[in-house]
Amino acid sequence: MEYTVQKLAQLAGVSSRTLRYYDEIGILKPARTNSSGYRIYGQKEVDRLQQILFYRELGISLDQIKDIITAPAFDAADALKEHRERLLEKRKQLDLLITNVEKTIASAEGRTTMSDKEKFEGFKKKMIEDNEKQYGKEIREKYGEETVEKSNAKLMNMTREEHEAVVKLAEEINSTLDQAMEKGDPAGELAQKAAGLHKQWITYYWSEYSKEAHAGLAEMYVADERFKAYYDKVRPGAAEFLRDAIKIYTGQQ
Amino acid sequence: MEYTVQKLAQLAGVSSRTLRYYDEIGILKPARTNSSGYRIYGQKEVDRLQQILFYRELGISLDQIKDIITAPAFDAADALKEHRERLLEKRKQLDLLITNVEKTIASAEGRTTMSDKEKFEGFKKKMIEDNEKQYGKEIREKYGEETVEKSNAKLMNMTREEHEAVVKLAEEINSTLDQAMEKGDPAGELAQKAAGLHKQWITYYWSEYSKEAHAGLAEMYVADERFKAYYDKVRPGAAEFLRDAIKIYTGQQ
DNA sequence: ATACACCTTTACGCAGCGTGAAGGTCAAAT
DNA sequence: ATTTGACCTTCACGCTGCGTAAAGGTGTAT
Repeated sequence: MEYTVQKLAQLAGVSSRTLRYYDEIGILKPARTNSSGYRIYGQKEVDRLQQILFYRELGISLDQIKDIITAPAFDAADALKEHRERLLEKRKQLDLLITNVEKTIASAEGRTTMSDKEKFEGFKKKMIEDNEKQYGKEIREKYGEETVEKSNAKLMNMTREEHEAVVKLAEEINSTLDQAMEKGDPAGELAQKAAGLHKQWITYYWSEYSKEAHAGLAEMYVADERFKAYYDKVRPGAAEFLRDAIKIYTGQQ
Repeated sequence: MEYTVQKLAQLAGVSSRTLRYYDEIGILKPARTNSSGYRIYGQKEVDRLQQILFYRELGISLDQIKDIITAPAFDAADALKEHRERLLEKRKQLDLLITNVEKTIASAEGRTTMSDKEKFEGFKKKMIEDNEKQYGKEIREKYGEETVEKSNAKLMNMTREEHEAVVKLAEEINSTLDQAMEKGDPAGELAQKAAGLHKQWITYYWSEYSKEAHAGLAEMYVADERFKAYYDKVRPGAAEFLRDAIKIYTGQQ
């Protein structure tokens, strides 16, 4: 069976340009040319083309393919192994790329839709650091290594949606707390609602909730300047009020 | 701070040719040129280059980068997401490539070190097909769809080492069977050993073993021409002998 | 004879620079 | 004042694996 360029091209599913190129670079020469210069391919060339296309499928360069199909089988196997190594490295790099692109997307989204996301990122880190510095030892001793690590991990892994929920919750706590102080009773309905919201809030950070830990945190709110200042912005004495409400809520008086 | 091409190139860790190219394609033009045509870059250009290099790290084309660094931030995020999709597709293709290269290596090695590997491949497929044709319905009815599918899947996924073990085991079964028939007693020690080996052999194909299924298979060995012929090659009447031994072994008389 | 499909060679284009070539400029050393 | 050597400039080709014309010759059916 003899084929002209286009016939062979159709048979093999490549373009005639490709066959001419393969002729040009010497990887697949026609069996002969007819009187008017037409390229004529025979069975041997068909087989060779099949081989070439097979290796091309594997992503091997035409130059390499030339070596492979002219070399004995064990050389071909070696070449393939080397090629595999290159592919594996490529995949490793690709994975790294994907990770980085994803990171970039995450940070870009943060920057565009809410520019305080970055602040939040920094804030989260700072919060953990501060937390570590001030209560690290104390907390770790009290609740164990694991709890602390989990809490930190959870904070860092919070999604944007979660963060938004947390921010909203914090606002709700403050306004409820404000209203509750109007009434003046830490055991009152509003104060207990505030304590309940606060419980919800800390479960965003803690992997496990316990009344003891909750009450302990409330104590810290009063004992620590930083936290006290935060709640006292709501209204002077808010930190103490919240502590009392939580103590009642948790029954840890 | 002002830089000439080479200074900036060193600072950024690229070649001066690269900077000239970036000027040429308009992605990074120098702040000005001095009286003799030297390119002079300023702080703004340094920053821009940093951005360009950052996105280049992510494998984005210079053309795309141009769009990204001139477009507002949300466009950048979209571009990045699209880029991520492309990368993920690339990885999928790469995985496919790697799989195929590995298959090719395996078969190339097979061809050079053991040419019956190919036969085995064909054999496995044929075995499943035959099995399906002859006992498909029957077996599926008896043991349920799942068992059959699992068996086929297991057979196709067998490694070469496993295959070798199976072949050895089959040989051992045959020779033990031969010796057992010498003695003549299906309940004898050697016959029971053969039955035990046969159990081992089928566990290579079956995901779960049951005495009932084992005894059922033994019945088939006698009932079916093909299997009967296989065992009768050991010695005439071997299929029946094995069936009896297995029936005793499984207590399913 | 004409149309139309097919063939040929030549050559630019693509991405992102590397690598010369040919020639001008700057600062320091002679 | 001149020479050296390190810079700078603008072309322009090369790399991969073809796609895509352009310009012109063939084969064959009508």
